[in-house]
Amino acid sequence: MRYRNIPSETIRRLPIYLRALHILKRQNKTTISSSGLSEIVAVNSWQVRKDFSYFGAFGKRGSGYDIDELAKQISKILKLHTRHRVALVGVGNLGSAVLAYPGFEPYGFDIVAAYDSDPKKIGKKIHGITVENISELRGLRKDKIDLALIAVPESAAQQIAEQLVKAGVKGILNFSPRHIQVPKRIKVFTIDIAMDLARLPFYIA
Amino acid sequence: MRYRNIPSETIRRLPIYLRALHILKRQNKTTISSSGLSEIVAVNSWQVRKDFSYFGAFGKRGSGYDIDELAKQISKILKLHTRHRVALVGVGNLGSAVLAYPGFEPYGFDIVAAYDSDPKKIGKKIHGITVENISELRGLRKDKIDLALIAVPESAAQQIAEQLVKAGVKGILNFSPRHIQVPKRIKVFTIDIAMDLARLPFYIA
DNA sequence: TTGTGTGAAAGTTTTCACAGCA
DNA sequence: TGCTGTGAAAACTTTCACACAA
Repeated sequence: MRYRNIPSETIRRLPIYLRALHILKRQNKTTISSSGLSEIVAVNSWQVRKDFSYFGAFGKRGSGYDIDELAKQISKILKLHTRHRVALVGVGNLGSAVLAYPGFEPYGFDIVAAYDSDPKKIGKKIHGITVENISELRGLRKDKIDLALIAVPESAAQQIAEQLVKAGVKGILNFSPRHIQVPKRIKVFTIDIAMDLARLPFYIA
Repeated sequence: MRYRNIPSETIRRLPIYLRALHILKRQNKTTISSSGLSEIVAVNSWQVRKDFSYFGAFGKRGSGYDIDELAKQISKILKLHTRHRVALVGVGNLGSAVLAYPGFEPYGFDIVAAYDSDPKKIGKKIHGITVENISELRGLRKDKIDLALIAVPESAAQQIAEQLVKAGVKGILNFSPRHIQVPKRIKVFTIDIAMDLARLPFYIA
């Protein structure tokens, strides 16, 4: 198949495989089979193999996948083989938690700038980052930051997104509970934790 | 069609429609067409209509949907018409932010208990909730709590999940970066914010 | 008119089954 | 013998086009 018409669901699963590979590496394992991997991530083994097959043949018949090699390949596909500089906008409860979150590091993300509009926060150092005035957002461009996290109140999210686009940001992870509109070339994922909680009751007896 | 073979994607979208209806209500609107709704949520108008049609005919031809009525219907489908009592396990950076998050309220969720293992936190009041010792988890059953949020470190998540299941919890929203295994009757959604950030670079030029 | 509700077609994703390499 | 890689079938989801009700 090799690199055409890749299901978006496959792309969604790739980071999950990568996360599992990190865990296996920490356990000093060196190889893993598709069925071994399938147990960790709760995806069928044929689905695992199919997902990888869209990009090439990474495994060895009879023994499985080399963990380091597979992790390298997935990182490359996801463009995580180079580190990414990320900005955070909104240093409230959620924003601060995101700043402190250690889970971004293994994927090569560095939060290098944080912005807020609250004068009490501007200039303060939070989890190692000095909070800047939100009016300085345009400075992102010269800092070569192309990803941003939005953790501002719902009412400000759309406006902030537009400023981020103007400042050259190409991808946005939006934590505010609202769909934000941006030009098609910009990619946005929205995480609304209430949305996920809201569909739990449907599934419970 | 009426209530059989409902796409899980439809269920995923229902809370998004509900969120949009809340916004419209705050704007004092009383009716909305499928195309009006489609603009807010970024879903095609025929998809909106199709999604509702799985459950019945809620609209009026010529004028659209009554906002209050539609919100009531969706709430009922999602079983959000009664309020839900929710427990939080893990009151670290992320857990505290979740406790402070105002976005659960409109969907009828009340976080009524919080647990941690850190003796420095136990007994303290955080965002209005007194943190209890994690060894008291079994008390959930008599408190009629059937939903839980897990915001503990990765290494503790599986064990906490098992304790929650023993305590009678039926649905779990897991913020730890690991797939957790539970009996099939229990529903788990995992939100790993690093996973979503990790697929952004793939999509940007 | 305007905008819903819905079968049928098109498109996408998962599952299967097995050939074939180490 | 064990496990990968992959066409083809099955299942699922979206899109279309239009009948029909207010």
